[in-house]
Amino acid sequence: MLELHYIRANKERVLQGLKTRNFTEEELGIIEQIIQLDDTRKDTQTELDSLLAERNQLSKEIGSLFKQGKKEEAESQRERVASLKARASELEEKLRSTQESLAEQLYKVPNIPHESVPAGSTEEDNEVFRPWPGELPKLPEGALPHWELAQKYNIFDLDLGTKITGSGFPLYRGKGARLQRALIAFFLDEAVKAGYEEIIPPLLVNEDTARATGQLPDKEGQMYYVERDNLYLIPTAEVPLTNIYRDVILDEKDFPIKLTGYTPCFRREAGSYGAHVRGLNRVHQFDKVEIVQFQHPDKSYDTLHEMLAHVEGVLQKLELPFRILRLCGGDLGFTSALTFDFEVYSAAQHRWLEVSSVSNFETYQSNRMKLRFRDGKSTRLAHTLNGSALALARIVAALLENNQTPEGIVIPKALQDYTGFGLLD
RNA sequence: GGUGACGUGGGUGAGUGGCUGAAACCACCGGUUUGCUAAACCGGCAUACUCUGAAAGGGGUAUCGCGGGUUCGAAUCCCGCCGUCACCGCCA
Repeated sequence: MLELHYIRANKERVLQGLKTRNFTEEELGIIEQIIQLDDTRKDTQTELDSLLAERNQLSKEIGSLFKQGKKEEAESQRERVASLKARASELEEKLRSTQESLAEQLYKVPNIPHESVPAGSTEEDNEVFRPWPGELPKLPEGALPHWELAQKYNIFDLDLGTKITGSGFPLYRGKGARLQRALIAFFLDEAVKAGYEEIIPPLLVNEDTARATGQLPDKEGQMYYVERDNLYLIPTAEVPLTNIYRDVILDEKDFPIKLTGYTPCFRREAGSYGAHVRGLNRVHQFDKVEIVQFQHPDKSYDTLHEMLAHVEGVLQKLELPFRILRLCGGDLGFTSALTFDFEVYSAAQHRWLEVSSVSNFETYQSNRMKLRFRDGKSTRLAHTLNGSALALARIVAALLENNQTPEGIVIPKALQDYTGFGLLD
């Protein structure tokens, strides 16, 4: 969430940012509300603190009066304390409820978009930050979409997944399974080569963790939830990886911290059905290698571009046509300040498929997480960033479609060491 | 799942009702000394909120796993929860 002192000191900038996110005049009122609640909070706290200070002082006096045997004086002081206490508990209650509504309001305010974020309301308005420089691949007549290639080569099976679990849970088999494993290993190796530490995190997380990265309270419906144990299945490795540093105070010299992790990702995707979600285009479970960085605020945008370059490099090695979008205010994630999406071209579907999303959250997550670093005598919030490098299911879809030949599916050179075969047939 | 013990600052660990935001030691930082390193000595060393101040700083409140209770006063007593460890049971 946004820092209160930031909102107070940069009200105009905050309002401007929310406008980029298409907040209406009425919705913008939340900022004034928050400031007023914070005023109340401060006043209440100040009053309560001085009351408690008085009580502590009296208590000390009572102690020494008892020691001196001045019982009567002590008794009268005790009565004074009793009246203080009544007022104090009123104030405590007021403070508690004020803080509660303050937090509730703050949770409703998304991150302030970076100044480069274009205006716009839908994905149509996203800016093509880097178009694909070459020609888009053209497949001969009769080229198959990936779900038909899957049947032809028996590499994954959605019906079996449906039988075992439900729709949207693909089952990979044979060379298809091997291709998954190859891609995961390839992506992890690339990240490790780029200096990221490999992590295997838990796949279920608790409430505190889900709240810290911003999945709760607003994206509750996106996650699978294990009620009995009050745990959530992760929608992305970002959640456990980022939370490693929850409630941590770093040294400036610790930056940058670079983590990578492969995990399956679970998403309910409630309400999205139709032609565009066929095959592997949108599934409830998919594999992904994530990269995460923690960085000094002054350097986080350099880091964002470094991460972009990493993802670019990986896609180039896979020899897939891709473009980079800068998300507009309306499409930008709730917690992000700036996001670039990578899309690969799926030649049989004639569509761009999103395969990576690289974002700078600035202090939005770290404020929820209390992730700080020492800056001289005081502490400051660190910046958090993450990106997919990469999400498997759609990469597989594009790979299958774009590389189909009459003989089989050609595996890009960079992957062949991992698959152990050059042609999937 | 059962039973028992325990949960104090970066670490070890003292502290069973007021003088304890918390001894001591280690680590760390600054300084003195030093041919270099080491040692020795001196000093510093939690976080959040808040008031005050131009600032440096100063004052206050809260925090000894978390939440509640008793009390004029709680790290210390009571209750609940969570976690750790040990043993038993079960088990990849």
